[in-house]
Amino acid sequence: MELSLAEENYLKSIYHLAEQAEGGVSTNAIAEDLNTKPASVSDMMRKLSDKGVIEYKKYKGVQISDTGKKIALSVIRKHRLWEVFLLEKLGFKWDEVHDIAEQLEHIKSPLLIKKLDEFLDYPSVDPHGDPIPNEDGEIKIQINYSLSEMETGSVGMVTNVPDSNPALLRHLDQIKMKLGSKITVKEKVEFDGSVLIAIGDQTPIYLSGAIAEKIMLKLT
Amino acid sequence: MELSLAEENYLKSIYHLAEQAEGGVSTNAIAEDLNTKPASVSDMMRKLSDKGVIEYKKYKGVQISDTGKKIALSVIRKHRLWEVFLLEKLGFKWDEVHDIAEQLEHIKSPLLIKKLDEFLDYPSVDPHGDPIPNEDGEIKIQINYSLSEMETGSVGMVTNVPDSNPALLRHLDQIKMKLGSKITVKEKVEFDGSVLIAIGDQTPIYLSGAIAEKIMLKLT
DNA sequence: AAATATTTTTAGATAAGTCTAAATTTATAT
DNA sequence: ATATAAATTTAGACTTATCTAAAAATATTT
Repeated sequence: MELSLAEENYLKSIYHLAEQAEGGVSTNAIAEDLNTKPASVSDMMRKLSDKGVIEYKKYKGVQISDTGKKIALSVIRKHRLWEVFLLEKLGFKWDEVHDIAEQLEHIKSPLLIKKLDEFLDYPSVDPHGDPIPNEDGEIKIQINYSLSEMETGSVGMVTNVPDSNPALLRHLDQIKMKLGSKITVKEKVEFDGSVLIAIGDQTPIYLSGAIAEKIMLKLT
Repeated sequence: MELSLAEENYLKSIYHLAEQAEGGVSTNAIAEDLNTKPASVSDMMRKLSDKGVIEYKKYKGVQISDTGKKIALSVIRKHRLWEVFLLEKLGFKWDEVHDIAEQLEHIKSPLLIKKLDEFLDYPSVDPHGDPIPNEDGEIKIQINYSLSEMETGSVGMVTNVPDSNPALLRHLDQIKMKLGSKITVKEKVEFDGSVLIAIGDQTPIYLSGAIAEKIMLKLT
């Protein structure tokens, strides 16, 4: 089934929103995520429902169907592969890749993605550490902890930064925090939730709670 | 100035058509090139004229303006850089790259093209041998001869195959003719315009006039 | 140079995707 | 449990890009 660019974006948004909040996804949430108006979302929901990629009951929010999930994951796969390409091959920075990948993900050519995957040597995660779905839409889930919930003295490896805010990503670049960086929690400040951490062997620095929350680690 | 995908395609078509036939480009020619109807072309001409990228007088055909030419060349630059990428980095065949590049050429990001150019080591021609315009829209013109107009005994190097017909490109692949191949004209058959040629040191083979016409060479 | 043919434009319609404003449904609070 | 607030949908309109059919302009032929 061939979906339009707009339809693909709606589907991707619904998939991501469904991941976080359980239950159906609300019209307003989709509108906010896509910078559009609730009225436009209602229209599109009818269309996507007719095509069978979502289950939609008026006023009741939407769920993504199995077909829909497969399509969303294929778009996400493309997005993440392109991100890897931009970062590793073209030398883009962490915070620059998202918007370009947002365009590239809609290029229609299964062969292109197959060859890109091969060229990149079959990566399993994107530059943010998010897992890349395989051709069949299967995705590996790993148990991650937010830096803000780790205990003093624990050690982990950065696996994911589930946020594309450029200011955040630039800051992480600045303090030389990358995917795979080893993080040791030195101190937790009770007052404001900020943490003192060492990145690899660097001098420990403080991170605010707001930032710590966005950094996902796997324990080592 | 930001043009839509459709507008960019019209401009590119007008640029290419203007290259061949001198004088203004006709509505019908554009319609045929873009697989659309003359009525649609008329509409679009008014729009592009309002934007100042073409000069258009009703019933008189169009000419591309300097601004328009610059935009067309930037799209052509992107198209040809992506073709090089697909062929050299991803291992696509000659005949497979055109349609994908047709999509990739519309990705909006000057930085992406800059970095892609660097990654490809600043190529000057695309896989068809067509020159790649530089950032300022300047394009190198080389004097080329069609294989069909070369004399018996002359030797040349393949620089260009100004046609994206997959069947043609597959055939050239088949007979191991590539860009840069050395061609010696052994015999010209008067009856049907076919030619006997040697590609490098291979055994000479016959090519029909229709094919010979499409192969551009520079003399060596 | 008239008549005919071709090319091009206009008029009116359609589909996708979006919007605002108004109506309707569901949720919340007194 | 009713009133108020919030969320959602509908109605109607707009833009972009396209189409068909008809009208107008230009070219060609006899």
